[in-house]
Amino acid sequence: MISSNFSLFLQNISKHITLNAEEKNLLISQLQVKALKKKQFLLRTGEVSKIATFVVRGCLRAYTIDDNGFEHILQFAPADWWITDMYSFISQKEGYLNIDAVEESEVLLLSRHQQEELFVTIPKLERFFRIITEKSLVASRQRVLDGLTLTAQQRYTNFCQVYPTLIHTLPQKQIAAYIGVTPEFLSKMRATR
Amino acid sequence: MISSNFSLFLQNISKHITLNAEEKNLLISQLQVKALKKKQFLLRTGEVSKIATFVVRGCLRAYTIDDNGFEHILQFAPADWWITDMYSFISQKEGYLNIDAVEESEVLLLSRHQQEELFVTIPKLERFFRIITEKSLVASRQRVLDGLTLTAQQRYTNFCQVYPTLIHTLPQKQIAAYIGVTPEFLSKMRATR
DNA sequence: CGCGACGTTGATTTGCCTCAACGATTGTGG
DNA sequence: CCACAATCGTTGAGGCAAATCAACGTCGCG
Repeated sequence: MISSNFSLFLQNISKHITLNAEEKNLLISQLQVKALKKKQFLLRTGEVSKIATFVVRGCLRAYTIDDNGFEHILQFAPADWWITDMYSFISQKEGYLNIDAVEESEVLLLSRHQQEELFVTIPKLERFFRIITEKSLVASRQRVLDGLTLTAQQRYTNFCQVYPTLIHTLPQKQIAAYIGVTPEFLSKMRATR
Repeated sequence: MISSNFSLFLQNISKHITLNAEEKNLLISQLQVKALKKKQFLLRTGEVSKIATFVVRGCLRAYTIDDNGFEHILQFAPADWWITDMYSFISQKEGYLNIDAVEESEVLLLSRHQQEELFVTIPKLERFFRIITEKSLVASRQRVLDGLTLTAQQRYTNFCQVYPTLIHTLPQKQIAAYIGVTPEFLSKMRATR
């Protein structure tokens, strides 16, 4: 049930750079298409992340599990988003994150090795990844500030605005693990309007 | 009292790319040298950040002030670090951060406009900034996870390990504003062992 | 159909904040 | 260089937001 449709991917790229037909074909030839069932893993704690992932359909998540067995979610990646364990991806060392599918999904995989080769053959791609990394950094830093300045209630409201589509798809437990509260407390916040 | 010494800067660049003499000269010619007194601002909330900053000597910080007048510190930048309001820098819109000098400092400034021109004339520089942005992203995401998983005590211990030099320089108040506790509570944590 | 994961609710606890008071340190203007 | 103010760090009493623990109904899935 793979769409083998790269249009969303090429659209994503074209937000920041322009490729000709030849470059598009070369780029796509380097990608691996993969279907993921719900809860299927792309990466586990302790493994080396050899790939960056673009989500075509469905939704993935990156998270850790603490000493008490609780999950803490670093990122959700719905369709049209990129996701990776950046630490492991750039260092090619063992990472700390788990990445799995929140629901049945379809993804495109690009290995670090292929990415670096593409930076040489199509330098514009290095620009593309520079730009989306800058944007990810802005988002991540905003989340640090949100953690310092906002109450749990405000972080929840914020989440609903940033991910309006995910609210109905995700189990509440996972929203709690993202905004940094217990599932019980999130339930109580929602109850009091 | 400006050293006009670019060696630390060139050393910083050479960690990730190699430039020839001509390229080094071109790059340096685009920089502006600036001395900052303690508490002197480089950027204030509501301004557009036209520049990225490399710290040659001293230490800078990026922070916001919340509705109750409390500071929340997003980043410290001692010598050999880069600092900027990335949101404002890449969008050229009004930013939310303040950036000022924690102590008397010397910095090098690179404007977004000049940076983008350099990406064309010296493509290797785009690689350099891609790489340091990737590393900043890793650090920022780790801090998000620390906020989700660690107690205040653990975040303080962590801070002492990551910034051993800063502990003795910074007022405790600012360490508190970075790790996300009140100054009073940090004082109490330190008292109990 | 039955089991396990999920969401809810309540009682209790706790980590951290708020407010206030006080010495110590720093900085500053005369 | 001193006097004074301002800021900083400390300590204590009390309060609150959020966690913990436990019990229970519901639902989706095998």
